[in-house]
Amino acid sequence: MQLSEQEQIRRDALNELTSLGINPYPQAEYEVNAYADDILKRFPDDQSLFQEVSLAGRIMSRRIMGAAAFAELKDSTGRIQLYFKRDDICSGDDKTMYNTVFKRLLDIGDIIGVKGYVFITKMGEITLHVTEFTVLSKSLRPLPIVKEKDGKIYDAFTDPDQRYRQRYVDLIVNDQVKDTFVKRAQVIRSMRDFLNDKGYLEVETPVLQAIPGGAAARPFVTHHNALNTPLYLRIANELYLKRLIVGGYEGVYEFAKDFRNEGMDRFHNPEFTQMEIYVAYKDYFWMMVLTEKMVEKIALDLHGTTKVKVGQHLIDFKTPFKRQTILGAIEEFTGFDVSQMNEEELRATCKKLGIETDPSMGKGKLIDEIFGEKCEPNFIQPTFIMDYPVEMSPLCKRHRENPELTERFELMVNGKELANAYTELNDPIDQRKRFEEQMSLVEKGDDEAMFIDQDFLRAIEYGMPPTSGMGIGIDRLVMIMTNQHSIQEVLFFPQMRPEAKKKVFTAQDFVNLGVSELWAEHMIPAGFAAPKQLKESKPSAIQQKLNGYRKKNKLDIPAVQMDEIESWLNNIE
RNA sequence: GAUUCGUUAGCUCAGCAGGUAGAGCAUCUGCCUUUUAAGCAGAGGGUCCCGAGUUCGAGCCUCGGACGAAUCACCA
Repeated sequence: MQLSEQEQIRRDALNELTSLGINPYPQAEYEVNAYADDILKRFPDDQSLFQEVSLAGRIMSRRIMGAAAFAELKDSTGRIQLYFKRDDICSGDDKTMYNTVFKRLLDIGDIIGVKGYVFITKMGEITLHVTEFTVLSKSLRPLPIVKEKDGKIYDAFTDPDQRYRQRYVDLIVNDQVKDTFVKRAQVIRSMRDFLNDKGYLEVETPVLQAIPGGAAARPFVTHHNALNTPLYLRIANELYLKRLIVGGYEGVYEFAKDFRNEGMDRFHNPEFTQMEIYVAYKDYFWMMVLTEKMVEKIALDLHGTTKVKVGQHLIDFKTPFKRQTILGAIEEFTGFDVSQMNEEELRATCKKLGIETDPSMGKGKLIDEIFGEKCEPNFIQPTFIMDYPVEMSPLCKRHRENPELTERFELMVNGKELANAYTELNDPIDQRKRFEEQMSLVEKGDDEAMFIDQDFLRAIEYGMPPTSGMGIGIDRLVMIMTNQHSIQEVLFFPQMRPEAKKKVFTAQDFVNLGVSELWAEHMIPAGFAAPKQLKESKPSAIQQKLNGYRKKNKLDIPAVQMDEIESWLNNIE
């Protein structure tokens, strides 16, 4: 491995620590009795506090002024300034701990434990006066240096690729990032509390499924060796949760990781989290109330208010949310009444609206396209869109007043779908027919139409109580609640293309050409990055360059001879 | 998948009419006992994404490729 100069210096420091008898990676627990944010919060009111503290964290910056120094320590709660004074760190004659260990062998990024007392500097900053420090973990890689003054950030570490691939660095260096994920956990906790309070059962259902059902999406395929059969990563858990309602639970829910083998962008990651809930004896009107109450509570728990700033908008989650039918929305935003149209007329309407269609699209899909294109972005404030055409909703019960429609709603927020719910279809005969219609869509070429899950049909043939079900996208909810622009910002480790391995030549490539082990490691630093470059130079020039390098760096190895170089060149194709 | 832009030091970025690569921070050496994007003086650090071509000469031009970003298209 080739190390940069700074990495090499840190490794040298590591060795020097060891030779001073300091273990750079000690085993023992380091007892902590205070945290940065707590000190900053409480010290101003009572300066008798924190006079014997012990904290641990990472050094984020250092300002050394001879026999005294300031540094910034970041622990799990925040940052606090440290003050080091040579004669306090080293009370006796031996000043090694300060002069050598602190000043020279420690670096930004190292993790240390410190003991001391809190005071306020002339500049008015709450600071820990360190009387003793312990190396807890030496950092071998330099961190990006981000500086900040008066809220202005300099040299920010913002490259999304690096931030997502090395989320640990992102978390170390960008303080706000941690907070997003704390909020994510709060959203989930708040939702779980809400559902548990109502007595619903949190369950777990298979991620590996023989038949990927419950949604219109392309699945990931895998293979089970012992069964010698394909298995799919779940695209939804709906059909399993309904089986549990058949089994007699009143209400079941699951926070589920689902996997969809489709495009990736700022709203889509191949794996994402959904909470799905099914409750017996309820309908979609009841579910709307549950949904809005739940979302309202989450906003309140997180922000203490129902108003949440998202991008340019201030979104108010105060219940009740607005309700509108999908056909009404289409009429409002396009002027077309599509409720009586057949497939041909819909296709023509799409054309008039400038919406692309393809022959695999049925009636439902066409309506969905119009809605998605012309209406969806308009719903910034939470709005329930309801009563979708039957073709779009193969698992949903027909509307009690209009059999062309279903009792389905989606919750739209900030111009995007956030939740989706039905009065669930529990008529097994109708359900079988709808699945068969889906199969005909498959034959038309819609590769997202659903497979027929025979066992699911068998289950509901035993009788499923009238049930309402709802799924809500957790990632999207977190995006809204934390005002993040992309799903990658609310996932610790969003899916990335595998990191490209750079084709890099190493000393070994030169050894393979017959270069001696002693010389091989110097070939690249001496200016021959690839064997090819040798070939492009005259042997005499190579000799001059290498021996010049040897002299400059005072290498204790034999000078290169002409005949050696000739033989290397003969070995290069 | 399409279009546009990008890839240069550990990090953030300059670079030009094609002539041996620059800045700030970081690093190293020295000075500095309450500083704060600390300061001052000095030094080191680069396979200019990869490959081919044009050229006496390519970070820069041409072609191909990889990776990324933004926008658009599709799915939650």
